[in-house]
Amino acid sequence: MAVQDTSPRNSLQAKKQEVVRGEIWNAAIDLFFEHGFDNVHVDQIAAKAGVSRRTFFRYYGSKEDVMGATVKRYGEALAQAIRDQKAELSSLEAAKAAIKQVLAPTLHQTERVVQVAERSPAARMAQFLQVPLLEREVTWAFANRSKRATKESSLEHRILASLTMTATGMCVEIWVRDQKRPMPEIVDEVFAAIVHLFRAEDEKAESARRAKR
Amino acid sequence: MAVQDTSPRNSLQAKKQEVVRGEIWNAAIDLFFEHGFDNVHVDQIAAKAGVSRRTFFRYYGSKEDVMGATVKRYGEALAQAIRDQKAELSSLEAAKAAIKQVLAPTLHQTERVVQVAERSPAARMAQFLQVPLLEREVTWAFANRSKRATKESSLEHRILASLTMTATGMCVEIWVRDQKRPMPEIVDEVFAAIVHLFRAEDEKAESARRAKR
DNA sequence: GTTGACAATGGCACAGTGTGCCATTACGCT
DNA sequence: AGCGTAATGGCACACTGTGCCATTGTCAAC
Repeated sequence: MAVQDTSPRNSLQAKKQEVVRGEIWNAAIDLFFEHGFDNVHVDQIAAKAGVSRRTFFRYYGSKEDVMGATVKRYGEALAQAIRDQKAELSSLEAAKAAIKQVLAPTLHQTERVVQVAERSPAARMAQFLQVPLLEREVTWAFANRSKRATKESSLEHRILASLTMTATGMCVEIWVRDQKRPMPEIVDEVFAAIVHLFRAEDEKAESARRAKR
Repeated sequence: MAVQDTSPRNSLQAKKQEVVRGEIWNAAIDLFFEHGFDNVHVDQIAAKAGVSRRTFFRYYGSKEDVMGATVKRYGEALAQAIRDQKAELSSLEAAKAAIKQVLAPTLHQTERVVQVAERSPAARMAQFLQVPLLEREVTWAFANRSKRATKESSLEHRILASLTMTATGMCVEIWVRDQKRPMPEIVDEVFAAIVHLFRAEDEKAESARRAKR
């Protein structure tokens, strides 16, 4: 008979684990959304998810971790999207395109999470805590792309990753502020600001170089 | 008689508070340095500082806060330094100059703190937690400068602030990695990468514009 | 110098967190 | 059916962060 799974005995159990993880996540977000992030305790989440307090801690290190999970997933999707962009695009253009592809669906699927973060500084911090991890992944994605295109230094990949994360944050913020606007428009606005900044600084450097000559 | 202080009765008490705050800070950093951030408990810090546990929490919200205080001070100094740069400099040049002025002294004065952060992820996170606050201050500093010079959007100020923070982080990292190199050299290298990235992206955008025409 | 506010401190007490440990259960496999 | 491993639940415990109140210290006016 054909053995279709990756690991012989683990895949089933792994799937079940993911189910439990999802169950806990749903319970947590529901409670956060209803009572506010700060007013929810781990015990309540565990109870709602139908597991013991102890088991909760086997899946998430804390309720902060549950918030972070969303950001983590976004980061992974974003890194993949960056890798998938056409090689002709510059790194920044790739970042812009990737954000356009990934951010809107993510925000739509996790609208409750966004609202939770909006209302609680602690929740925002929990999300923010994921950024360094996420930045590493994105840095790596840029490095992969760059292997087969323009040659950029490792420093530049990190700067690009940081810019990408900042841009994401700004897009989310604008999206939350004026709800109606379509995401692609917001992304364009943010990246227009980046490019404008680039141009201005570059011209300044150019004229300085001319003056020195 | 001349009254030299700001507030009539508060200034003395305020100074005493700062003394206690400093005492606690020193005790904490000493312990972190000796036993590692993760192995130090609030009780030990309080004992070493000669105050009660309860009083510790009146000055710092947690031991993480103690780590964050260093970053907070750096951020304030940096924001001020940015404001103080000559108006002729572009925002990015101002950032570069400000980092050159502020970072080296700060790192030198807080070398033990840097080593603590180096050895403990939790300690690094505690520092990282301050970044959003700090970024706001730097954003504001750029906005102040820009009032009397080039006109940049609020979005651009935030991007600049983010770049400045990232640059700082990268400089510290490089400084820790190869100890010998002088800080100005490191700063130059990091900002060279930024400018190089700007040029590359700008040229790309330029050629795209030409192609469309 | 005494007294009277008022801020700072210390010492509980308590709810909540995160983890090690072990008994129990559930499940996959032969 | 039965064996073995992994997941779970239920303590127990050390630590955190905060409200509360009694005590101490400090400054100012009398």
